[in-house]
Amino acid sequence: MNKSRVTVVDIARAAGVSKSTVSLVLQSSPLVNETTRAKVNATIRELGYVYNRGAANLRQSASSRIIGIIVNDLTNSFFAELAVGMDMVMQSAGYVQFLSNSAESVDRQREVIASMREHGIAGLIISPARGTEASDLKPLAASGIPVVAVVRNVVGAKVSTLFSDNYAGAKDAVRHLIDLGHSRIAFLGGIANTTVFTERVQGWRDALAEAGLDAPDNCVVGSTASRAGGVAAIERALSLPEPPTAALCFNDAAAFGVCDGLRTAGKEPGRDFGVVGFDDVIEAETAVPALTTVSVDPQGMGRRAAQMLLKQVNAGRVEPEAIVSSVRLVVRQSCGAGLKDRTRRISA
Amino acid sequence: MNKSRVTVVDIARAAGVSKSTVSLVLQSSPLVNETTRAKVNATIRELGYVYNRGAANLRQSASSRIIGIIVNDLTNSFFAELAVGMDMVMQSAGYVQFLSNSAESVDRQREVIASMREHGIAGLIISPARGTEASDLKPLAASGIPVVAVVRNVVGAKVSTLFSDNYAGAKDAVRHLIDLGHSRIAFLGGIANTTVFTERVQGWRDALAEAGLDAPDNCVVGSTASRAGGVAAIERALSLPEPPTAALCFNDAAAFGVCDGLRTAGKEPGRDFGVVGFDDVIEAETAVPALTTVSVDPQGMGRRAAQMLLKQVNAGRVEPEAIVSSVRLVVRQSCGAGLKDRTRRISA
DNA sequence: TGACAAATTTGGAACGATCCAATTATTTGA
DNA sequence: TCAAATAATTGGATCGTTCCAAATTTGTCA
Repeated sequence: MNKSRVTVVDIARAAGVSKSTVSLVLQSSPLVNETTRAKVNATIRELGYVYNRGAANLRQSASSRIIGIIVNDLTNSFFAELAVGMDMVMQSAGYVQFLSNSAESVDRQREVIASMREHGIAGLIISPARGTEASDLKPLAASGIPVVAVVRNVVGAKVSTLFSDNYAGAKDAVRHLIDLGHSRIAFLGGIANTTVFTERVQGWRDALAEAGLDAPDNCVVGSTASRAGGVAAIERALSLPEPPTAALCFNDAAAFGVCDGLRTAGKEPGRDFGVVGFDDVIEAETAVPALTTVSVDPQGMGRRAAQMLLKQVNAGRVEPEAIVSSVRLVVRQSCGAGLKDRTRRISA
Repeated sequence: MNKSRVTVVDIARAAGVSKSTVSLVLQSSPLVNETTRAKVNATIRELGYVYNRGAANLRQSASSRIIGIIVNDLTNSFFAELAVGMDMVMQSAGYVQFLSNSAESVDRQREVIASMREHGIAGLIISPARGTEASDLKPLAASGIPVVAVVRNVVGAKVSTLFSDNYAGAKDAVRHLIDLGHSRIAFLGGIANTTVFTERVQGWRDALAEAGLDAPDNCVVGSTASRAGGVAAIERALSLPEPPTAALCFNDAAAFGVCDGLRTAGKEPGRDFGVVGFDDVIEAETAVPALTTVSVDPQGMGRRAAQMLLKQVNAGRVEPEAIVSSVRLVVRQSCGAGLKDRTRRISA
């Protein structure tokens, strides 16, 4: 119906006050008389006025109440949960987010960053695509826009970071498998040459070393960090001359794949082979067998990242801080623990 | 460093032209001389100018190149995929999207819509939270902002829609189970009283009726549309006096839960019980057993919805159109088909 | 009642880009 | 060489809000 939008001036005219007064009402300033406020508010409702934030943000002082979120793979439930956590915080803080999926493409990521910048984001949270360079984030930092990198590292970038404690988590998980009596423990799935992978493998290696056990290189089987990758990895692992009896998997998706692969090979995960995942995605709890995994609480991490960014946006100054989010092992069934009632056949 | 942003005027001064010329260069107008264009572009790069879309959108003619996407549950991979499909199209069309998760809360959804409106979205794609009313979308339509509702219906809302053919998909799936020799087929999972649920149950019912089979009410076991819901539903179904031998599940998540529940009950999905899902999420293919499911291609649907919206945004006029996206049954292993040729060594 | 303080209200100039109408520079043709 | 046509450039008003300084109204107290 109305092609031309209703503005403060329209409200002012209709309510018989000046546009300045309307503006004051909009920001619920204590300066305006209650009677006037009521009258203006009534008119606003009556005319169906919609506040135009774009116009308001034009004045240079204002910061925009829009933040950007870029995630490398939204189809992965870990990152979806992460995004949902951020969304929650942003929403209750009265912010809206541009949320985009880079799909691991640095080019798309660059485009999205540029676009978000043109739209005036007040800050950015990014789970960087593989291959992201410091120069991709440089211009943001240079113009004083706070950036928080989550999950993955960007070498050389002077931005705030929030990572999970991959090393400690992996170490705990492997220690637990050792306590259960395993001595040949593999590391399955995940793409080598990523920081996260390296950190987790290092935890795996150190836990084995501290227990005086071997950590042969052929027991680290990389692949994609997905269900399909897990299937491929366990296949390779089972064909080794001395196959492992348990594995720490790169993430939960891979762990589910490992379980699938075990079943295809006639082995029951938990009973015949200990499987531990990483991340604790929602399905880990309800899967059969329930997945023992290192809980990273992606939603919580998302919330924390969002809070971190908002703090910086509000403070105005950008002082990069680095937070390592602690993780904890959640023991369920896939590792074989608590199987005392069932026949245990782990000791070969 | 630079606290004050670089504007067209700064560029103009530095390049020795007028701001109007700079503006023309920005829109790559053919009016400007090549030499001038090169000079201006150089200055733009040199000063690190960032285009301010907010300012440009102020002129009443312009439409904003921002669109809103609201999804009811981003942690569900179906909707995550849907969002990713939309993201792809929007990105290549040069749009950015506000992407928010309503988490099935109409209140949050209302807030988000209001906020997006204030930020000047050119259009909205929404997968509505349960309980969304036409009045929630009314103001958008009234101000000429095109809206596309996907997946779920909003009764009485005069907006464009894109749904999958739930009825035909369910019917095909049940027919397939009947062809495999099943006669007691349940419908498991999903929340009753939703359009999607009703349509799928109707397909189930009609397929049974056409085959002259019974469709008893106690064979429809509602629950949440999640993995946990599937577990609960199959438990209930198996405790019926005459338990079913196969089931069409509300969606893939529920189907996975049903598989889990079957295993806990000592039955192997596919071999001992036919399971068919709905949606065809990514994991359906790699799960063990691979899930037979009605393929909805969420990413494709997302892309289609985005194209639909963009068409309307560009056209300027809003003429609601309704599209029903066809689906197809993807036969894999969980239904028990093709078990004759393949010697299954699952039997322990 | 008048002087002064406090409470409200209000023009008008920003903010950064666009776009129209008008101006200036360059070609073209006879 | 000059008018007419074409190409290129430009000032200024405008979009919808905020914010300052100034103006107006209301209230208080001697």
